[in-house]
Amino acid sequence: MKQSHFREEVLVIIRAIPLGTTLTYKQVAECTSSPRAYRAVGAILRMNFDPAVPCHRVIRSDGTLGGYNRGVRRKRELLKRERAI
DNA sequence: AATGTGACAACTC
DNA sequence: CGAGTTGCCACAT
Repeated sequence: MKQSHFREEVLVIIRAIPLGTTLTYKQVAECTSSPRAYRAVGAILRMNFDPAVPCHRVIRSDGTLGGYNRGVRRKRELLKRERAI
């Protein structure tokens, strides 16, 4: 199904994030056509439950994890493992 | 069309 | 370090 253009961009970008790499919401938005839509990125990820999209690799600019639709617990574990590699 | 919302970011105090 | 305010964008209703 064809989602909004922005949503598609975000999903594709996040799907392209290499393992062990963490991007910030702003960085992801910068990769899209709307460099200032970092808030929309979070809003989209919140509704997106696609396991093919490693949204756990997207964190805040502060370096904090931010949030995760499956529970911050899970996100922390995943990052702790991937980043350590 | 309009309003409310938020997994954000940067600034101020 | 923390709490409060403003700006910003897309999405849901």
